Formats: sequence, C-alpha cells, structure tokens
Amino acid sequence: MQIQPSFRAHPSRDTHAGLSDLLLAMQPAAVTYFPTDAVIYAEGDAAGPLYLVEFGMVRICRLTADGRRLISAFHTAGEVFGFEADGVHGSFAESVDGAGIRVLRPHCGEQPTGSILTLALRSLARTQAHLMLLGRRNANERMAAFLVDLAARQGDDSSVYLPMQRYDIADYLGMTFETVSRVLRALKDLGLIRLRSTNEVELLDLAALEAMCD
Amino acid sequence: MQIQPSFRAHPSRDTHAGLSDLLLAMQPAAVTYFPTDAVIYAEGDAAGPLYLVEFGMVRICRLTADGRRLISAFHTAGEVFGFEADGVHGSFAESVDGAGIRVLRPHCGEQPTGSILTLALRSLARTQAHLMLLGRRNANERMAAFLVDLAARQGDDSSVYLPMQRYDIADYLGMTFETVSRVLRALKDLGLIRLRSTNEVELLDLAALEAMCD
DNA sequence: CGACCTGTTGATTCTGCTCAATCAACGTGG
DNA sequence: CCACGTTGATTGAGCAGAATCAACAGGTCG
Repeated sequence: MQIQPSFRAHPSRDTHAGLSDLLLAMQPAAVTYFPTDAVIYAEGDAAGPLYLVEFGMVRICRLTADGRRLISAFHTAGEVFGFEADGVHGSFAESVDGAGIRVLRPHCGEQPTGSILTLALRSLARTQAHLMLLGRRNANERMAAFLVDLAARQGDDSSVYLPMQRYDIADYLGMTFETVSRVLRALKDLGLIRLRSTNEVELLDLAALEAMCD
Repeated sequence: MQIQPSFRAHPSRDTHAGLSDLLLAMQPAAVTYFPTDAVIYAEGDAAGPLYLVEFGMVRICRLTADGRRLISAFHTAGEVFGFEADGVHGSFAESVDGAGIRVLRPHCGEQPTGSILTLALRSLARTQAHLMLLGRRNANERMAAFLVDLAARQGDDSSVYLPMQRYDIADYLGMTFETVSRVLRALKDLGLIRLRSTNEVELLDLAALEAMCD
C-alpha cells in the first residue's frame, strides 16, 4: 500500500458514461498502488468512498463461514467499485496483479447522485448477468462467457490476457481450479481457443464462444 | 391486467428507508392488479418507470437461448423493482400469485435520485448475496437460506408461506423442481422443518437453518 | 368421470468435485 | 551451478451430488 508516484491515466475513462461527471464533482485523490493480493478494503470496513481503477485488476470477494470463496466481480481500468447499501462493506476488495486505485471521497451532501446511480445500476446489471451464469450454465459455458466478456473489456476480440490465476477464475465461475484447467483443455480440444501461455488465451472461434453463452 | 378498485396499503411501507421520499416525489399511479402469471413487463420493453409491490409476489426472470430460466429475485409488498442500467429491460417481471403493483413514473428531470439510489443499492446487495448462494452453496444450504430469508421478510420466524410453486423455487435456487422436493424432504428428515401443507412450511429449528447459510 | 396439473418418489446417468500424482517455473542457499 | 523447496498448473481415478428419465398420487376443473 504505497503511493505510486508516476500516475498513468487509463485509456478508456471517457468511454464510461457518468464517470466524467463523477470525477468533476468528487475531488479525486491521488492514485494509490496496491501490490498483488493487497487488501483495498475488508469485509466489515465502513463503506462510503468509491474506488476508481486506474490500471490493473481488482477482485471483489466474499467468504462463507467455512471458508469457501466467491469472487462476485473483477474490475479493470475505468470501472468504479465499492457500492454498498448500508454503511458497511459486505465483501472485500483485493488487488489481483498490482492495481492503481483512485479513491473518490463523497463531499458532504453534494455528491452527484445521478452519476453514482448510473454506475450502481451498471454494477447491478453485471451482477444479474453473473447470476444467470452461476445458476443456469455449465462449466464450459461459464468459461466461454468469461473469455468473451474479458475479450470485450480488453478491446481485443482475438486474444485475452488473464492477469488472475486459476484459483481466482474458479472462484469467479463457481467451480474448482482443477475444473478450470479441464474446461480450458476441453475448449482447446474443440478448436475454440489456443493457450498461448498460462495467462494468454487466443480466441480461435469467437462466434462459437459467443453462441455458447447466449 | 385489470384495475383493482379496492386499494390496500401494505403494512411495511414506512419501514423501508427511502421509499417514502420516493412516493412523495414520484406521483404514484393507481394500483394495478396482475393475476397469476401475468406479465408486468417483458424482456426488451423500454425501462424507466419503477414498480412498487402493494401486495402479492412478483418474480424477475431471465431465459437462456435454449429456454433455461433463472429467477433473479422475488419481490414482496413494500419492495421496488424495475431498475435497469440502460433504457431496456434485460429481464421480465411476472406476477406469482396475483399481485397489486403501483407504477412510479419518473417526472422529467426531477426524480429524487438519492432515494432511487438507496433502493438500487439494496437491490444490488440482495443480488450479491444471491450470487454467493448460487456459486458456493449446495442444494440443502440454498433451501435453508431461501426459507430463512422468506421467514424474515414475512416477519414470522416460526413458519413460512410459499406463494410460488416448486418450479419457481427451483429456478430461483438454480436447481430442478425434483431436487426442491427432495431437499425439502431431507430438511424434514433432519427435523429442521415440517411441511404443514404444500405451500406452508413450519420452521422447527431456525437456529440450525440459519447456521446452514452463514 | 376423465384430463390435466402439480408434487413426490424412484432408478439411473452424468457433470463436476475430491483426492492425488506429476510437471514446469522460479527462487534460494550451499 | 546445482540441489532443494515452493507455488501454480495439468492430468488422472474414483466418488458424490444433482440432473434426467420415469412412474405415480392427489387435486382441480372441464
């Protein structure tokens, strides 16, 4: 948790509706650098400020009493997270690969609730799509949806970079890391992807992958 | 889809923070009665107005291309639904058992976005809790969580009324209706519940049920 | 009464988990 | 430079939980 001196503006900020309003209205703090696996906020922490990802990737996690973990979301550059209904965080946020985060502290009584609402609704829409994934799709379909979604967010429809490790993917897709390996193997055998390296996947048949997830 | 002449105010309205502000600011329309299985809005419909449940129960559904259904939420009296990130509904809403709905139409440019935000964040919190359910809990745990949640919302911690049928419960919990039957049977055999009738469950050991779901 | 719908239960199948071995990449210290 | 330990990923064997396929019971409605 140290201050990153060289601030690098992320590329897609202006493409996110509502975000520029928010940045104008909420005095943006400096960018804080969170190294791999550093905790950004913990479960039970007081909620309030929002967090803008400048670079890197963040995971939002929740644990059951007996230690099973679910990652409810990954956030990449340009996305805002940290919304809570009551004043306390029900999940915790960690840096996946070293992430730069800008904290947006609400001014007393003069937040632009309109643009916050826009972002919160987007978060809701993402979460609902993820519900469908976990509730009604099998392992292959979940992985296909994950790859297609990441590719879209990275703006490259022929290859995907996976900054997180297999265990994270498993906890995001509601399965085990062994199954993640097996499913990637299965998609490879189907000729849909190619594993350029452990964390770089080439999408050989984007149309077929998209067809697998609606 | 007919107008219910006798309007019955629901009991818990004032316990929902943000709701009274919303009702003050958004001119509430008359209550419309939706009989069992009637569609309140369809997937693809223009979004915008919000919907307040006055009585009865509503299900929010989504379908995969090949017809698998997931119910992302049930809504009871006092709850508001219909939030969408963009202008189009990604899910559809249906009456479960005959529901009275009050449509809240936004006035141009003068909605109380603050109270809408509060309600949207509550919806997000619910959805995230449901994610955990579908991603990391087995059939018994899902059912226990469902019963405990319904009991709390119905304000009775010794029995639960199930207005929906097994198929709906299955699609809410991400399983089949046969498994719903079997799981209820299993909880009964464990001495945790008693099936007073098809749609009335007595909670014999609330503490144990709560322990099953964190 | 018969047709239909909902729910329960049984038999079987199958997807994904558990347990476990192996392997590659990497860092450390002798 | 190499032996060693560690960590992440892959693969295999067997198992368990839930799905599927199927039969049947009770209730409702024409």
